[in-house]
Amino acid sequence: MNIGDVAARSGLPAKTIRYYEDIGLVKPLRDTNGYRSFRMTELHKLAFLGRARALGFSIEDCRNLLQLYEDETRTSADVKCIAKQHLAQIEQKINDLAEMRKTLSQLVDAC
Amino acid sequence: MNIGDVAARSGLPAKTIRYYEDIGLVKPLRDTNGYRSFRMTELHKLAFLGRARALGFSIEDCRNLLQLYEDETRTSADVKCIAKQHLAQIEQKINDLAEMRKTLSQLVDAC
DNA sequence: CTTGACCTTCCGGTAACTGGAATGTCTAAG
DNA sequence: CTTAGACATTCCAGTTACCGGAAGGTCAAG
Repeated sequence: MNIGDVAARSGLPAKTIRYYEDIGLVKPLRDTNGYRSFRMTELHKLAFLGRARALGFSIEDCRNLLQLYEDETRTSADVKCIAKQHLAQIEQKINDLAEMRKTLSQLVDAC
Repeated sequence: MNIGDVAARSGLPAKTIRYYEDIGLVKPLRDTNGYRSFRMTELHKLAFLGRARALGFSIEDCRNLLQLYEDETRTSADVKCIAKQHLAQIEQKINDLAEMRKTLSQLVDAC
């Protein structure tokens, strides 16, 4: 897959994808012509990045989350611990969003 | 309330609060000594900004949301329409987060 | 074999902060 | 009264996470 395809499929601009390669979040192969060649795993990562960033996760959060999945030398306990922290963070965000939804619903009803 | 107090209470760094004043998101009064003087409404706005930004809402989203509340010359129908759009956006974020939670839970269980 | 839609790198700019210097103010202790 | 510290101010420079555009190479179709 070329960059245009992954851009269309992941929803991220090509510019952003190149930037994510620069900072080491994805490592696409290269064709003989120098074009980036993406596999499905990179597409998935990029789609994840797009969603996570839109939900306010920092680049470093994303890097950690991605590593949780790809790290083969993982100590199960470590992964579990880190994942749990992220889960708590996610719960917090969901609660905050539910709160915002409530407030906004009230505003809509008041109209 | 001085900037240090609102910083502590809202969770935002003083630097960020000054920046938000620069771009017109809050308009604190000034004491005779030149110090910013914040009222409760500004504290609420700032706390909201902190949460909304952490949830991935853009500055412009935030500006719109804040205006929904303070705009006295609002046409009820307009407010309702804009609020509904934001509600949809919130629902989407909640769904994405629920999806992430599910995936992460599975990872935790697999450990 | 050219045209148009891809791709590449590089360079400069922007948004949203962040850090630090230089300076002023307030409060409490000596 | 003054002095130490913990505040506050502005201003300027730097960082992160991109975005836009130029200059040029690649490829598939006509």
